[in-house]
Amino acid sequence: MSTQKQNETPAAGESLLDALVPVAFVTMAVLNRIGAENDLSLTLIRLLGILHDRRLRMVELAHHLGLEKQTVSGLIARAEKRGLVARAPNAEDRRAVDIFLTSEGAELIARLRAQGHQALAPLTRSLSAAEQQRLQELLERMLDAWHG
Amino acid sequence: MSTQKQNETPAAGESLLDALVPVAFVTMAVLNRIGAENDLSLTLIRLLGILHDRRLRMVELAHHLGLEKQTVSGLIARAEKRGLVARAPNAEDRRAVDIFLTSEGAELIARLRAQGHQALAPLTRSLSAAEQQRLQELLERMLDAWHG
DNA sequence: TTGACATGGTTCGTATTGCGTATCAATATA
DNA sequence: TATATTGATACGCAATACGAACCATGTCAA
Repeated sequence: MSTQKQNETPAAGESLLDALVPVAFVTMAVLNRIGAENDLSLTLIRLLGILHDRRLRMVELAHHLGLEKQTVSGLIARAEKRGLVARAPNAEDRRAVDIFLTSEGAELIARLRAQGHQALAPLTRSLSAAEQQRLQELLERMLDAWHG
Repeated sequence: MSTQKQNETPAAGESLLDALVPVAFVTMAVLNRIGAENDLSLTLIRLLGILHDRRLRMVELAHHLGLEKQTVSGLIARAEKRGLVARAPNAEDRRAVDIFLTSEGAELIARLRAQGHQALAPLTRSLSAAEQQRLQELLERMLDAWHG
């Protein structure tokens, strides 16, 4: 028997959780492995992914990552030292600093995406094309609800 | 052994990735927040979750977590100091040590599950009961394929 | 039986990560 | 103009994860 619960949604929500959380852990493990192969932390991968099509300031970046600004500051310092990202003074606020990918960083994230696709193929390949699409749609709906 | 976009659904797999990875990150962020509220690291949460219905030895635990045994050793040491898990000599191998949840640890993980259910409700609630079930089924299929 | 090797766990030293606190420069507000 | 507030950084600390080194126990072959 499962742990006794409140009254809300009895078993349904809970068992979805029991599928969602392990899948999330597996996904993170895969990303982590890819990161290790490229000498990148999970957070740095995520950071590069966020900057993929954006140019953000420190606090914005921190907000996206759910981290404190000092943490991001150090993260950027290390990434900058490795030539993956670059800083530029913000045009509107002279206190602020814009962060963006260098061409090297952009190439790296592209390689990572290819590797990620490869590495997660065993997961996705177990579903038919139609099922993959259905799954993608459901996940995107959840994401939209989360952010909206 | 296929390159990133050969014959098998080129864009589809990639866009599934674009949904799966963000959902994984959101899920981890939620778990991380719940962990922070209870002064638990993500890894420790996972560890407790794994021990939820099992009694494992160090190396087994390390294998489940995808970590080295020394890492788990320290992790267990800290968890033990907090009274969440306990050690016992293994009956079959005198070198080995069994790790299991204390009643306090079991209560904690139950609380965490309730909190997780609450916290992820905004995600899951965006789907109907039928859709949730469909999603769960698809995720479980992927997980089975991964482990099997 | 006795070596030699393998396995399970722990300890130690090190690097990275993320946070709280404190600080400085630039902006906003009174 | 005086006083916050905001954006970013520097510093110190605790937790995490690893490799290397180390014991104790188990296994296997000669």
